[in-house]
Order: sequence, then C-alpha cells, then structure tokens
Amino acid sequence: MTLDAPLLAPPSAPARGLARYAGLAAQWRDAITSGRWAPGSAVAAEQRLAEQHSAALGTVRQALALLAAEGLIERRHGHGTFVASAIVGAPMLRFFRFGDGAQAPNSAVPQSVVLQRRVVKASAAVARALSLSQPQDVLRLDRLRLLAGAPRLLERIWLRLPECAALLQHPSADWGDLLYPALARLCGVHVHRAQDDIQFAELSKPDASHLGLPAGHPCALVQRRAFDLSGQAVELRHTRGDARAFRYTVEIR
Amino acid sequence: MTLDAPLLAPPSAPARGLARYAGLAAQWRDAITSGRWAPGSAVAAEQRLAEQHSAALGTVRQALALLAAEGLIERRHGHGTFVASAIVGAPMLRFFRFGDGAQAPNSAVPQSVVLQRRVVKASAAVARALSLSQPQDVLRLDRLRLLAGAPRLLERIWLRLPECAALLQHPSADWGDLLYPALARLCGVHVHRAQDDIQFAELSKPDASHLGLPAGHPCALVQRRAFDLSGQAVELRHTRGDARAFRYTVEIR
DNA sequence: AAGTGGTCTAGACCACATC
DNA sequence: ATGTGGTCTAGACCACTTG
Repeated sequence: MTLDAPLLAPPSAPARGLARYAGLAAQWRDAITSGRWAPGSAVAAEQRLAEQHSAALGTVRQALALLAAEGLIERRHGHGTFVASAIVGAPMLRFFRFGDGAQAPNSAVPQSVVLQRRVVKASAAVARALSLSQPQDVLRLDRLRLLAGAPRLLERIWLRLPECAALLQHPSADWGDLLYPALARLCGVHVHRAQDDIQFAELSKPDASHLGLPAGHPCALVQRRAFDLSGQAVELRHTRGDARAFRYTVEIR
Repeated sequence: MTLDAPLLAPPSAPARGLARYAGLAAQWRDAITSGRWAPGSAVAAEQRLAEQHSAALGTVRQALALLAAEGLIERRHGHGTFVASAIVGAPMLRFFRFGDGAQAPNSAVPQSVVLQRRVVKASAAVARALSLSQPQDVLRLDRLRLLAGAPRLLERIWLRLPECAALLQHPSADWGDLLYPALARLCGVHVHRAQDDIQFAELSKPDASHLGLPAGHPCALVQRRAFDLSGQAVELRHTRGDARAFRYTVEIR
C-alpha cells in the first residue's frame, strides 16, 4: 500500500542535522545566557511554548529537559519553569573539615573579613584566567574567612571590570558573608558555574601569619575560576587553608 | 460531556505512588544488580520490552533512560541496549601530574608491581569499610605503581573474601596492570562505582623508601572504597603519592 | 534489507501548587 | 477551580549499524 500524501507534515524547517528539540533548546539557551530571559523569572508554560512553536508537547518537554540537565532552568511540578538564578556559592569549606566541636561537615557560613580592596593591573596569569585580551584593570580583594572566630581560610580574589565595579561603591560590610549573592544583587553578575583546581603547597610567611600558622606550613591551595550565565569567566580566586584539615570526597561513575 | 467508559484503560497494576516507568526500571535494575542480566549482554529491543510488559514505547524508553543515567545500561544507536560492564578503573593517576616529559595529564597506564599478597584478619576499620559483620579474613595486597620506571604511587589494598579469592590462584604477573579488569575476569566481580576520599598526610619511613622520598615528606592519601553492581563494597584501597605532584580539578554545577 | 535506538506527533489523564 | 508540570498511550517516520 502506498500513500499519496504523508500522514504527518514534515517539519517546517528541515532539520540540518539538528533535532527539533535541540534547536528549540539552543534558541532558549541563548535567551537565557544573553539575559533576555532574566534569572529567576518564569518561562511560558509547556503548552504555550508548544503552540508558539507549532511543536508537540513531547518535543517541547524534551528541549526543556535538556536545559534542566544543564542547570539553566529549574522545573517545579504544579508551579512552573524558571530561569536558574545564580548559585549561592560552592562553599570552599566543603574542602575542609575543621574539628570545631561538631564532627559533621561544617554547614555554617564562615564569617568574612575583607582585608584589602583595590583596583590593580591584571598580571599575565590573571588576564589569561579571566580571558582578558589586553592588559586591563581588575578588582583585587583579599579576604579572610573565620569559623567560630578562628581564621581558617585566606582568599585572594580577582574580579572582572567593569562588570563588578559596583562592589567598589558599597562598603564591604554590606556585602554579607557570601560573595556570589552580593555579585548578583549589586552587579547583576550571576555566577552559574565554577571550576576548582586543587593542589598542595606551603604557606608564605605573611599568609601563614594571617592563619595563625608557622611559615612554610603545608596548605591546600584551591584555584577557582567562576563563570556567569554566558560562560564568561568573571572571577579568579586562590584559597589557602591548613593541609591537615583538607578532606574531599569524589564519587566515580 | 461525560464519558461512559474511559478512553484509555487504567494501568493493569494500579500504581502505588510509583510511576509505571519507575516500576519497570526498578524491575530491570534488580535483574542487573542480581546478575540475572550478565554484564555486557544485550537487553531485549525496546519494541519487544514494550510488548512483553504491555506498555507504550515511550514508557519503556523513559525507564531505560533512567537506567542509562544511572550507568547500569549503555545504549548504542542502531545497535542495541547493553548491560554495563565493569569500569576499567578510575585511574589513581588522574589525581597526580608527574612532570615526565609530557605536561599533558598522564594517559599511560602505570606499571604495577605486587610487593605482597596474603590473607589477613580484617581490622575494625577495614571490616567497617567492607561492611563485614564479623571479624573475617580479607585479601591484603601491597602494590607499587611505576611511571617510566620511576615508582610514583604506593597502594595498600584490602579485598573482600571469598569473592576475590580467585586472585590467590593466579600468579600476580598474570593480572595485568589494572586490578578491576582482573577482578572481573578472574573473580566475576564487576566494580561499578567507587568513592575516593582525599587528604594530605606525611610518609612513614618505610612508605617513603618505596617511593624514593625522605621520611616525613608530604603526600596525598586517597582512600577508595569500590562497589560491585549490587552495591556491595568489595575493595578498600589506600594510595599514597608525592603531595607536590597532586593536582585535581572539580567542576561545580 | 532488516533491526535497532532516536525523534516527533496528538491527545488523554494524573498529581501538585496556588488562589 | 484553575493552571502547571508529569505520566502514558499509539503510532509514524528517521538515522544508524550490521549482515
């Protein structure tokens, strides 16, 4: 038996090696990373998206599932679909276990003290980490993190300018103990992804004195690059803490 | 408008808070972890599974997608669906970067030399790690891993008995440089998941001499627990290497 | 050519959250 | 009560892999 006409109409735009759902996802991914869809805002209902794009519900759902897996949207049953907000942070403390009473992994947010805040010329290494094409100014912070009053982590932070310039116009006491929520609130910079590189080192004399440890004491050094929704690197951070307190668990497969 | 009869028949087994696809996945998950479906073997085609269980193709696919995400099956377009085999290993070397010529992350499999192989009574810590209810015998291995002839990692390994007893009946030279493939081939134990716990420590005098380092030298200590398909812990491994060569990258979100 | 997984449709019904 | 995402069906067609 042959058919004179296909039972189903072919897709209006003939897929160029790209599945329909992948195309929709790409389109919406761009809307998010470009900021046209604001972080935290609601996305149109599946049904409505399906009508708008003349696609079946299942196809729309497949596209949304892809974006959800990428962490760009969050779906809430019976409520709606929302553009991802900035991560509150990937606590540096998860790399350490300081035996402060509780033996459970520390859940408290460490107190933050900003030691220094100034604009400096980016070194070659910093420029590379922040994808700066030319030598350019960056915002440099030194920050001490304390747990139960005891200094535990020393952070050296470089932030992209002019994106993060608004931090300069507020006293650091107003930032709160977490940097990323402050970046989102004050600068409109939403940190969405980060990459931590861990190695072992020894404390310089000045670094050691901040942490109340002897010079040359072994430390863990965590080098982080943080990226905004568009994938642009916005922060480089070097965090140092006592090597004896370092503890990290990796799940394989 | 009311309907005298539902357009679609209700599921034969009324879901007890469990989605149909989740039930199918649970059933097949059990078949895999119990060994009824052998690692590497082919699973029946989607169409056939759908007929067998009187379910729609989409539902079967949803169940299989779940198992694929868990790493229990592997799907190959145009070929078939296969039960996952044992992982070849989560190379310990991924935690280290030894500057042997190439600066790229070492991809070569390090040579293995078994220093010691014997049956010992499990200590309390080992018994806990391997979920042994009573004090029981375990297979203890000491192994040195070499890169370009240079000793780089020292491993202390405890294996569950009697599961891994077959290793005792073959000369260690026949095992090859990777333990997990040997466990699968000789013992029928398929390592499917592992958990690595990282910390910094100092080398004891005997350990240091094996690695050609001075006693007290800082080292990275990776404590691994490896699990078979059923989730049973089968291996505990302590790996030590020069802390200065330690380097690890974590992706957040 | 035959068999497999991957995409897409069109629709019904269910479960959850909010007003 | 209404609207949202989640489940399920039944079927057609596409793309890939192998004999």
